[in-house]
Amino acid sequence: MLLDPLYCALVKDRLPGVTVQRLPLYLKCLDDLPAGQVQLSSDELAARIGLNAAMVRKDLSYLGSYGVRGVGYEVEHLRFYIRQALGLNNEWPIVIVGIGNLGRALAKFDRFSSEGFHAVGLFDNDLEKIGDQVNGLVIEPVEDLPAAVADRSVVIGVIATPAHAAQEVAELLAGSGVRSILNFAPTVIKVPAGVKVRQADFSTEMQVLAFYLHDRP
Amino acid sequence: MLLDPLYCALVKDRLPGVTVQRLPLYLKCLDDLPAGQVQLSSDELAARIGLNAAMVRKDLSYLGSYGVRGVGYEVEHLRFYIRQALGLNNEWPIVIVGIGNLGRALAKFDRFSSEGFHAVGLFDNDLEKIGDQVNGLVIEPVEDLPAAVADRSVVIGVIATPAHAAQEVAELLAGSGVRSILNFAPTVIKVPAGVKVRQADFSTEMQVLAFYLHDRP
DNA sequence: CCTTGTGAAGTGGTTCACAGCT
DNA sequence: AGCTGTGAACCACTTCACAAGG
Repeated sequence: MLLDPLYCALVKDRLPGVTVQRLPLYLKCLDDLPAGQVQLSSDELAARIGLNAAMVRKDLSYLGSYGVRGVGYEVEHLRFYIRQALGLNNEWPIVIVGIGNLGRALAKFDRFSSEGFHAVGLFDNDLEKIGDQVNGLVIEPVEDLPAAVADRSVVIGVIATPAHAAQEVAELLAGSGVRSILNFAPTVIKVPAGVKVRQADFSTEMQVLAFYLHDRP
Repeated sequence: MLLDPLYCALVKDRLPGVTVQRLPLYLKCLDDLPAGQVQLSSDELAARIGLNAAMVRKDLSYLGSYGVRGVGYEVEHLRFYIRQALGLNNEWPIVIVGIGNLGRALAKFDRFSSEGFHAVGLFDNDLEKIGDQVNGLVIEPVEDLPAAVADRSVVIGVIATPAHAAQEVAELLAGSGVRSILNFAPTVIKVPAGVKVRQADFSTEMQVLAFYLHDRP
């Protein structure tokens, strides 16, 4: 398997943002394939996601030319190269802040480990919760977050607090050296340049769906 | 306030998809404004979200010309027109399928009502859970879902089940007449044309973040 | 013959720059 | 003087259409 770091860097710098967002979907499709299916075509993959086959081919071609003309793509190869491009063959320590129902669901989500993500800290400011265990991790007070981020080399922080606490937590995370934040709180957070945020809240998604519902034939 | 339906339809048909995705963010920013702030400029709004001011103006101009040159936008007007465009001034009955930690968090999420979304059904296939109450709603068996969708005029279905159940639930929802699905399960679901799906799962988002983490200067 | 990989054309989104109002 | 609204230029993404290759 091709792993030359210089080559990898080149590939990564040329990946359009939209392609990066679709790679996880391709990966999920590969996971859902019937056991024993060894190859698939761009047509097949496109149909599963509801995309144009040319787009799938273009996306995959950014990773290199790993298909076989007249045949298709070899499933295991493709999985490897997509994981490679996304960085899922690495190990990413993460923390989750706010251990309500949502935080608990995230902490227990076990698909995680196979994708390189590994929760190494759960934080909350509710004294009732601190000390409780979830999925083998003890809930710690938010005050200990900065030290934990540094000690445990955390690079991704997940915010699962109520909206009013999100900005403060974001600053705490960014200030502690976290470079990526996944924000589940229904509020827009502001972070220093260099920190990547993704908004993942329920209400944003529902509102987008609502738009496509009303007054349509 | 301008409510002519013909006019509204025209506005809606001309809204680019990306603009629709940003409107909820603008709305959240308005909510976070200090109480008493009565107007704001495109610059101010852009800075909060991390966008170019010209883009904010163009987005808002699709809704009509509601700004005042030399001054800015009136906060309450803007809120009204954005809500109007998204359809949040209507009432949208929704169901949630899969009442684990995540489903429970969604069911309890109370920002909902103010945005026109109203959970009218919670479903699960676990006999242990059926009959339990969450936020005033009784958890019902999935078998009763189609009848409930019809009876209660449900238009949005939220899938919060494990991945292996998602496709089946999606088909059940679509078959019952639901036109929009928000899928939290980490799998790609296939639905008939005319049904809108948004993927909202944790692992997709984390994988995108991972991409931007590795090997960057 | 079938399916990939890819220039070229087409579409859609963003940014610029400035005219138009207040 | 200041900020919106918007054509025009620019850039990014998607789709087409076909050459290349097993």
